[in-house]
Amino acid sequence: MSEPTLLVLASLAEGDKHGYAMMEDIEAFAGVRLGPGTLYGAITRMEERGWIRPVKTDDRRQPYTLTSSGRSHLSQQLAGMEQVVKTALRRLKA
Amino acid sequence: MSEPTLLVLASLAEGDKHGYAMMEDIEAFAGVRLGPGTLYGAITRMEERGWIRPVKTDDRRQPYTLTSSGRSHLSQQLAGMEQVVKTALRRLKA
DNA sequence: CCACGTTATTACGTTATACGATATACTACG
DNA sequence: CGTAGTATATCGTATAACGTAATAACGTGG
Repeated sequence: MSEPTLLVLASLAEGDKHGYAMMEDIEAFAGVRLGPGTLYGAITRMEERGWIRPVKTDDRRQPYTLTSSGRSHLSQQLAGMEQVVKTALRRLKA
Repeated sequence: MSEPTLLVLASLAEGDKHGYAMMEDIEAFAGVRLGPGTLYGAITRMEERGWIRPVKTDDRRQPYTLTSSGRSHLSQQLAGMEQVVKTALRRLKA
């Protein structure tokens, strides 16, 4: 998985959001502003993979929701990352 | 930054290593086996960016060492990732 | 009604990544 | 010795992800 993907999953873990709202949320919690191409490209791919799903709406804004597959994928990725981060931090300090 | 890059930096944080040794170390601590193309490609790019530097040797194996720039880059990346991981875990549990 | 922020789409160029094929030296073991 | 297997690295290429930017429509506050 890549960074934009992870960030989108993490954003949706808080609740359903449309693209633009993700952009802002991600900027707030990760300090990274994804460009539209990066963001919507990631959204499309993630939808194809079944990690997120569009929510029906009348609005022109299209919110997305995490699927259970997306949720479990996220938690797996996080576990791996945590492992790597911990190892690396330990090594850096030593 | 991307995953292979991060993994290589983390591996070298433990001490100088040549490519093949990184492969094994990374597999051990991260559970990921990088193919040779992926690994040596990443090494080349990181060298160009000044994050790692080849160490002189007579051996046919070429060890690399972290530069101070690579070290600080790694620690920055880790800080960011830790932040994201924490946020995401909190959100997943909620 | 104008300007600006919101929201989304699309296209395109660049680069990383993954994967595989290949090459060469070394080691161990018969 | 010879050969099989492991260690070590290089190269080539296809795919896909990423970043940037152009465009457009809508809503709202001034």
